[in-house]
Amino acid sequence: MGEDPARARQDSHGRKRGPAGADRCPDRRAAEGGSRRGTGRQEMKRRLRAAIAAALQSESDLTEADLAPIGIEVPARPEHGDFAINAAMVLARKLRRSPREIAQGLAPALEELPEVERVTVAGPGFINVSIRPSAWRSVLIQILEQGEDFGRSQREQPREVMVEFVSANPTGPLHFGHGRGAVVGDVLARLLDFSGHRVQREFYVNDAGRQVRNLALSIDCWRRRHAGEEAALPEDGYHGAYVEELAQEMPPDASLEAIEEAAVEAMLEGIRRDLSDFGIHMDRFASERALVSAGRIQQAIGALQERGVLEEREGASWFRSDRFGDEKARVLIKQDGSNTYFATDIAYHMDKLQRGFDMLINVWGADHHGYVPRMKAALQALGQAPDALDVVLVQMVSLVRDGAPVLMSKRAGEITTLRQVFEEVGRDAARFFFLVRGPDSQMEFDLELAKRRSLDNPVFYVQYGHARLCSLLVRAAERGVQVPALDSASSVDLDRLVLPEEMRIVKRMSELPEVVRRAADSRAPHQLVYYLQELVGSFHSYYTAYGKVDPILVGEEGKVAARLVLVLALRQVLRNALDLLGVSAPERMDSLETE
RNA sequence: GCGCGAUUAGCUCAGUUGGAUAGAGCGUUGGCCUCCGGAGCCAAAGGCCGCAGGUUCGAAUCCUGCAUCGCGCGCCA
Repeated sequence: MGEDPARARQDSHGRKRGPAGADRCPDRRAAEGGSRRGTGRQEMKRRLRAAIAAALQSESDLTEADLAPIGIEVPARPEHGDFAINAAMVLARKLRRSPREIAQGLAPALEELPEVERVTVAGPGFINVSIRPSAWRSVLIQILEQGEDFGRSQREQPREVMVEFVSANPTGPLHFGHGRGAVVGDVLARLLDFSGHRVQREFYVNDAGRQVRNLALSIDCWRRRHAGEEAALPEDGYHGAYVEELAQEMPPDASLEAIEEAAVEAMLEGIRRDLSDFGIHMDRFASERALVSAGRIQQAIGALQERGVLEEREGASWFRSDRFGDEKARVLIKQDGSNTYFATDIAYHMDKLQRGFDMLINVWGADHHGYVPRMKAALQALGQAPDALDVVLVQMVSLVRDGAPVLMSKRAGEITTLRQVFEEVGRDAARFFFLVRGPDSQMEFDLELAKRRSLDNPVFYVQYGHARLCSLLVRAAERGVQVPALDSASSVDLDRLVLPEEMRIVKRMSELPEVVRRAADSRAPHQLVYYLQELVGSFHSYYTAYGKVDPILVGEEGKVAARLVLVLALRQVLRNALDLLGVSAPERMDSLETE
């Protein structure tokens, strides 16, 4: 505890962040001057916004705040161009002029930009801007140059983010239901990192409470039975076969405390292995017991005491969380002098703050949503802004096989483990499945569906797209077609890419940085999944449409070279996006043929 | 009873933070293999965005009420 989160930083992929990544500053790139090279979508938007701002401010005294609500978006319809700007509508009231009039006035300023091809005013006052194809094509070079860093962005104000997730009781293996929170937390962490924050992932281990004591008692019970004694399992004891197995490993003279410790250690080891095999790496396992023995609970209670938000009543100590938006006050110290769970939770969150994190994200099961207000209240009482803590609630997942519910009885120890699920359907499919819905929508996980090779299970569709691209490159090599290398790609004449389908793919690819950012900011990993499906779809469509008439690898040399640059760039984008999801990007799909 | 979440095509769900004529997959119907992998593609049909008000240039999106479903409301962990 107490280490500086800024130290020993690694990105989500376990790579040390090298100077190459740090060097990539979009602003500096832009500052290099009028070069078309490296103008990505974000840079285009920045320039459009700047042009609008300059034009407006030259003729009226508008403030930054007036300009803030101006949005630059992708129009729903392609005939509306590449960007739609709502500035005229937003400012109509303020300027006391009609939107269309304002829009007409702004158009010339935008037309002056070299990358702008056409500006039209349409509808209620939208300014529609089309960008020259050559500017779009240069995105391809940018993608190849940035490689695995394409899509990464910098933040003006990066934050020290702690993503706490899974945090399952160390009293048994991970249940399949933990899988959703695990993957959502993991991908969220990757997205936050990739979009410019500094991120640590943590698993909070409840190793001090009654649950682990119960586990120890259950083990003790089995130990006695093995020794021939009559012994009854505790009321709410643990039933799984692993309990009996653990009992056999315990030395006969082990104390209850020793059993507890050994059991927790064994359980955690299993959990670590499950997570690791599911592609999830934690930076730290935070022990509740360590917090307790370090006196952190008292410290937290003391801190609240100092702030005057505690109250003694009925022999207990209450935190007046109701003063900070919670429904009612909550007990921290019970009549019998012991702490409630809430007290240790406060201590843990305070510890996170003390370690320098300024953005706390917790991924919780939706059944814990009732705890959100009190936890936020505690942080506010400690002087934090209300949004210092963000709880992402993941809804329940029900396990289904061919549409029929898979029955489980926790009592009888019949739980389906996370491991069973990902071993049956595969890690890629399991992860993708958990990610394909928004966290707050309930979902069914159909085991048969997840294994099926159909579009119900879009991971295959996406991976196939990647494999297809790889296959194209292999085919090109076989035919002796020159595949452009990184340094020669910039000398390829990209103006040979003229098909609308090609431009569509290029524009989609350019969106990755924004998609990543938005998915991170709105805590919605599924947005990246949808993006991927659309991007891959646009490629499959292109591939099929021209496969007969004008195949990618066939034809005049310059055209083929330009298309291969497109192929290389798309492969890179797919890889980066899949990597963010923790899903593999296979070069061939032959595993399916062996089934 | 109170709180949180949900309600969008037959089904499962998106909807770029308030934008233009509402989107995808599955399913249904009808097409496309002389082709770099058809594990693919194209097209059609399918909508009172739960209901009723309100806010404004503009609402599936924001506010209020109602309905239905799910989940929470212990000095449990």
